Amino acid sequence: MARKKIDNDRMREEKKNQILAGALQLFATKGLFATKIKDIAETVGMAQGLIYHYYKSKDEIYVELINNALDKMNEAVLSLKETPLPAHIKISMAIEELIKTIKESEDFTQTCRLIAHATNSTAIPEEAKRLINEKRDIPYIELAKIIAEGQGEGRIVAGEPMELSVVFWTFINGLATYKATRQAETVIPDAKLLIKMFIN
Amino acid sequence: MARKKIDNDRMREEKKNQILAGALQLFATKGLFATKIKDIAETVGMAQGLIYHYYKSKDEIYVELINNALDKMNEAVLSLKETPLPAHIKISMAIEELIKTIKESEDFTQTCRLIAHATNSTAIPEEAKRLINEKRDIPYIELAKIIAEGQGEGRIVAGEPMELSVVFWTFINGLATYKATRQAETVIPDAKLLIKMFIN
DNA sequence: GTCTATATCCAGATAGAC
DNA sequence: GTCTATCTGGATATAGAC
Repeated sequence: MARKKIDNDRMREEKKNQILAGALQLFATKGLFATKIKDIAETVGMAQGLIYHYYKSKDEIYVELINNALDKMNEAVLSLKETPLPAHIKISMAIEELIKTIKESEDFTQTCRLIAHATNSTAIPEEAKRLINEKRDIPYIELAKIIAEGQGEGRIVAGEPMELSVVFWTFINGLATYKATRQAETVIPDAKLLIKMFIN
Repeated sequence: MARKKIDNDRMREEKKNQILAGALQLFATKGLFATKIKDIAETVGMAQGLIYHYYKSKDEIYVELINNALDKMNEAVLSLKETPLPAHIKISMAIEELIKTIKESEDFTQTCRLIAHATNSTAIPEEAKRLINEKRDIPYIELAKIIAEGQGEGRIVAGEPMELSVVFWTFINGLATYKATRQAETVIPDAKLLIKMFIN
């Protein structure tokens, strides 16, 4: 009896994850409004009405995805913060990692694209706006701290840490968008070009 | 009689421009699908049905705006190309100008935002897709030429010109998006931080 | 849990009076 | 040229059978 209930719960989670995966795909490429519940249902391979057995509304799916995406981004920065390495090494490692990930990971560019859609549009659910306002500055702030630390050690170029952090993240965002919206033949710049902008 | 016809044409153009201006505002902030014809009509201050006296459809308005926006971006680059200055000066001037414009011009950030929405979404009219594919690479290509020229003169840093061009434009796009989607308190980096990335 | 059918609403576009 | 009224289609969400 208890066994069965746990299995059911797991099945339900499984299904919900399938819905999320399909919805992420569509929201990332088409945006919230152009994506129809019918599209999501087709992608996942279930009847349109059945989606509502798992989620109350399209907005609810969207908000959950936005929340996951923001958390995913922030986890990366916060784990970088914890890594026991000199600040300037953290920065150059981060640049290399991010450029590599943009080049190779479909999933990462999709996540970036979802966030880009969301931050770029004022027509998103209030709850999504709240989450964005709450979470999107974390990478900027955390990186600025690392930059300041590296400057103290004389290994990172001079300049307002926050301005440098903005340069860093706007470039990464721009590059992820650039990559996400072109089929192939994309020129991804070498990490070294960026690194020398930050490291002395 | 002829006089009157010309006046009418001018009035019509005037009205169409009002519609375009209102629509740009809305498309840039909300995107194509979240913007309703009713919203545009309200913004411009006319009845919903009257829009169709000037444009056949919402898509037609959108496509015209996308076309204008792309042309505006490209004109800037092409005029930079014509300017009789050494390549490395062109680059540093362009960086200063663009950062200044992002900081100050509401209109420019709106244009960037419209293009960002359009390039980021696959759910746009076919004609808009065509225009984007046709026109969006021009800045990348033209700047790469200038960079190559400056490298020949030994005044611009080493590296694949196209990679450097991608660094340049993805950063500018990223910064414009960053600025457009925050109300105030935005930290806009100093142009010098960027310039030294390109100039020897 | 899954489907089909449907209530309801909303938005794009048109028609027609003034 | 401008408005109000309306046609029409499509999309969200619900109801109800299996």
